[in-house]
Amino acid sequence: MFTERFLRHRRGVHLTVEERARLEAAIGEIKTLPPRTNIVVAGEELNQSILLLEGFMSRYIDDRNGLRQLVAVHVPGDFVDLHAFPLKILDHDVATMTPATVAIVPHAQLEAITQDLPALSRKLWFSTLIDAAIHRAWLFRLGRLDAVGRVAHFLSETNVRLMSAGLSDGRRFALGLIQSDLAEICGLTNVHINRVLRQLREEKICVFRSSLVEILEPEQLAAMGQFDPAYLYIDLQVAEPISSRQRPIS
Amino acid sequence: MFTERFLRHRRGVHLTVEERARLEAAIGEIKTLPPRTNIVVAGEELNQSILLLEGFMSRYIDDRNGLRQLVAVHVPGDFVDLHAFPLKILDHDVATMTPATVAIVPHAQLEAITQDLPALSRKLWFSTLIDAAIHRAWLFRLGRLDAVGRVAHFLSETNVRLMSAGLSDGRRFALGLIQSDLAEICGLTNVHINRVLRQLREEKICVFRSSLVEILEPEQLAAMGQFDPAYLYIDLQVAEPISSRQRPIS
DNA sequence: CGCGTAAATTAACCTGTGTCATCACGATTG
DNA sequence: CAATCGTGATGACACAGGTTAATTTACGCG
Repeated sequence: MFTERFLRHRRGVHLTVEERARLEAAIGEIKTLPPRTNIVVAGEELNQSILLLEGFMSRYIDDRNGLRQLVAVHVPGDFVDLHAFPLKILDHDVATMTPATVAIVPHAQLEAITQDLPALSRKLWFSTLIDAAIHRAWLFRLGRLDAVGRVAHFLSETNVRLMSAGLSDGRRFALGLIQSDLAEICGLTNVHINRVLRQLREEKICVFRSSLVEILEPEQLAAMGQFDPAYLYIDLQVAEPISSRQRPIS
Repeated sequence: MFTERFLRHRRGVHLTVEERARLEAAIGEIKTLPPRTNIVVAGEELNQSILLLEGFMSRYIDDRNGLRQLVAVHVPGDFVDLHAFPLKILDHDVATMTPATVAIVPHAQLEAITQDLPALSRKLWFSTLIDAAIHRAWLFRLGRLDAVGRVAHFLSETNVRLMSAGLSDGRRFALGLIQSDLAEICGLTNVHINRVLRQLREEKICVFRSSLVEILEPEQLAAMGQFDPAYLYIDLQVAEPISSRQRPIS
């Protein structure tokens, strides 16, 4: 069941047994990739997309001096570059952040799905639109939050996404990122990320130790980042560690 | 021909005569809206989407203090909230910035299209993914550019988009925005936007006069904003005012 | 045709984050 | 076991952009 986590807990788009089987059948190959490996290069034509099974991946844009801005971080269950199916050519690079296992889905298979199963197609479409919603939350973060807020927002978001993937209990999760990854995510320097992490540690709100993130005060952290998970379109039927924040915007 | 500008010049997704007719037929109502009018509220269920015919619209997220971050600016030809069709509930608000004319498309019509015309569906999907690509360019802008760069990038982007819509000659275009709109777009304060605009004016690179933008040095402006229009997926067959920058990433 | 309000402009001052530099620690490798 | 490298930690200083507040300009309207 490679597609087990795909669209899991996503409001209103549960896959039928049939649809899931069809998607499983569309998978061509399972691959394990080393960390920090570039998979997709901007501007190159693609004929396959990647479903992330294990590990973390990123999408990013480098500036002319080599400074990098991450535009997405992907967790297990994400259809990382599904948008390459309609777009064919991407505007950014894709890479693994940690060791990763991926399922490769040829576009020809997706093509067939769009012909036969409009309902499943719509769910695939939906999945790319969640990525867009996350982009917007990141825009808010970069445009309107200060350094602490940005880090708090990112960690809160990642916590909820990993809960949905069954990889966080709401307070602790493994995240193979280093401080300069956080810097590239939050539009800050690694020096300043270090200062922010120390502050969060000293205030006993959150401890980031590269391989392990421990959120001591989830609600406080969410408040610092003005984090409202509605944009993730997740409904966790069981366990709602951030309680009231779990619901759609009313 | 209300859909005349929709997906115009967009690489590889030209609408067939049939598809365009179908889309025209899907339009329910044409409306003219006053400026600064809120159209969609985050969290409310939608059963229609809006194709922008004239004027400018925005999508935005407010922070807890009322500070606003724009996450998109829409120009004529954009299917502003088409992503509401799969999503049903949006994570942000939508409003007019200027007086605007819009075509309303009921989701029931789109529903029918997804059943009958997979090819057209894919083009609709494509159109929402361009919005996502623009989100990513904005993330880069907010995360990695300084104030001047951000303004330069936004104006360069808007120039190209309006050229594609036939509303800019590559150097001059009407844009009904005020300085604080620019501030909300660029994640800056209106005071600082004012300083940046003065600088661009004094350096004779670009003059922003709220209703009219005049770009004296398009290439220089693009360079300041590290602007590469590849992410817009536009092919202008005629007139390429920014010359070399017009092409897809090689 | 003067009034009222929104927008633009500018100055003075302050602060959050960047820059630069150094050091510590642990893991890997020759 | 010394050397190297990636990562993290920390201090001193600089500056881009924020904040506050006052003034000017533009423009619709009674």
